Amino acid sequence: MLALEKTHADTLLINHVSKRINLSIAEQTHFTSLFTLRKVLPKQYLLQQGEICKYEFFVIKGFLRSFFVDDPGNEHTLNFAFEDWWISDTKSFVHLQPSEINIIAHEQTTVMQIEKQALDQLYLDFPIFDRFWRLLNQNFNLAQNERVLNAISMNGTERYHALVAKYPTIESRLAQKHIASYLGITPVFLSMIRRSQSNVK
Amino acid sequence: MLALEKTHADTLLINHVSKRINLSIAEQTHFTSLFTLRKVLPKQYLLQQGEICKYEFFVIKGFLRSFFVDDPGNEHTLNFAFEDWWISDTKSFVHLQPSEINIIAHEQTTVMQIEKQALDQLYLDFPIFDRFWRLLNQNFNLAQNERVLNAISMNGTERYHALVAKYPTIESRLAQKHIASYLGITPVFLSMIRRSQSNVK
DNA sequence: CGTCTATTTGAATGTACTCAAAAGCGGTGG
DNA sequence: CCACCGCTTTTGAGTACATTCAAATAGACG
Repeated sequence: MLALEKTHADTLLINHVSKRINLSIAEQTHFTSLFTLRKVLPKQYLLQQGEICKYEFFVIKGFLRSFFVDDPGNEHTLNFAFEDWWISDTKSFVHLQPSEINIIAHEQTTVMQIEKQALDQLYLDFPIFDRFWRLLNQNFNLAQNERVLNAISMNGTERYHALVAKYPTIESRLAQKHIASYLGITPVFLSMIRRSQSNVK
Repeated sequence: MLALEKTHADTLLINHVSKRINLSIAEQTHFTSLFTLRKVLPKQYLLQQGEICKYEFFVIKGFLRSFFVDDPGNEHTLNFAFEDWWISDTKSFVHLQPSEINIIAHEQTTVMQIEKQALDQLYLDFPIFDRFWRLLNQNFNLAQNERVLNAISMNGTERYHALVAKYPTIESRLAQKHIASYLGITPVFLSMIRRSQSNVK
C-alpha cells in the first residue's frame, strides 16, 4: 500500500532530521505532511535541463545522479545521492530559474519531495528548520570544499583512489563512465588507471 | 580611534546582514557586540596550519586568502575574500579540530571576528541567525557548485578566462602564482595562457 | 644600487584526451 | 535457449594539454 510506504518514508525522514535537531511530535507531523512520496524507475528523470527545479529530494531508497551536459554533448556529473541523502538543483530551486542540469535515477528509486513554497513557509512557521538546513548546507559545504581541494591539488589517478576510498560501494552502483564524469576525466583514461592499478598488485 | 572604527565596522556588518534578514535594533546591538575588530598587515596570518580555527571572519577592508600546503610544499588556494565577504576554515571551526589550511592577508586588512561559542549561543538566543547562516551557506554552495563544475568540465585556459570574467579586479589584487594555485594550474602554465591570449589580439 | 621574489621563456617530459577498433556484457526477441 | 543488438569497457596509436626543470628577465622593496 502506498499509505504504508509513505508512513515508512516519514519515519526515515524524521530519523534523518533528528540526527541534527530535536523535534516535537507536532513538528514531526507537520514536517512530514509537506513531503510527497515519489517513485521512479531506472533511467527516469526527476529533473531535466530547461525545467525549473520545483523540489528538493530526499532519497528513501535507490540511487540518483545529477549531471550537466556541455555544448559538445559530454556529461559532467555534479553529484550523486544514496539513501539518506538530499539532492536538488539548488540554483534553479532557489532562484526559480531554468535548470542547466538533469537528475536521473540509476536504480528503482523512492524519494520524498518538498516544494519551494512549502519549504519557505516551513521556515517561517518553525524556525528550527532554518537551523536544520543551515546544518545541512554546512555539511554539504564541507564535502564540496574537499572536492574542490582534490580537484585543484590531485591528478586523475589520485582523485579516483580518493573517491573509492571515501565511497567503497560506488563502483558497484555507478557505471565507470559516470564515475569518470564525476572525477573530471574520460572513461578511456579511467580504464587505463584501473588497468595500471591491477598490474601493480 | 579604535572605538570609532568598531562603530563603522558594526555598520558595515549590519548592512551586510540586513541584505538577507530584518533585524530589530536590539538584535543588531547584540549581534555586533559579539564581534571583535582585528587588523592585520600584509603577509600576516589569521590562521595557521595546525591551529584550531577559533573564528569566522568578516572582511571590513582589505583582502584575505586561504590555502592548503601539500606534502611537496605546493600551495593550493581554496578561497579568497574581498570586502563584505566571509572567510574561515569551516571544517576546523565546526569540529574544533586542527586546521589543514592557512588564512593570510595580502593587503592591510580589517576584519570582524566571532568565536564559535558566541555564535552557537547566538543561534540559540536569536534563531533568526540560523536563517542568516542558512542563506549564507546556501550562497556559498552555489559558488562552490560552479567551481566544481568548472573544475571537471573546463581546461586551464577556460577556467582562467571564467575567473577573470567573474572577478575582473582579481588580477590587480592577487599575484599570478596565487591565481594559478586557485585555478589548479602552475604559475608557468598561467604565464603561457596569458601570453597566447595577448598574441591573439 | 643590490637583493629577493615573481614572471617569462624554452626544452623535455608526463599526463590526459581523441579517434578508432576490438572485446565484453546485458537485454530482447525469435 | 541462444543469437543478435546496443552500449560500455578495453586497447592502441597519435596528439594536445599541462608540468618540471633551468635559465633569463622583470619588478618590488629596503
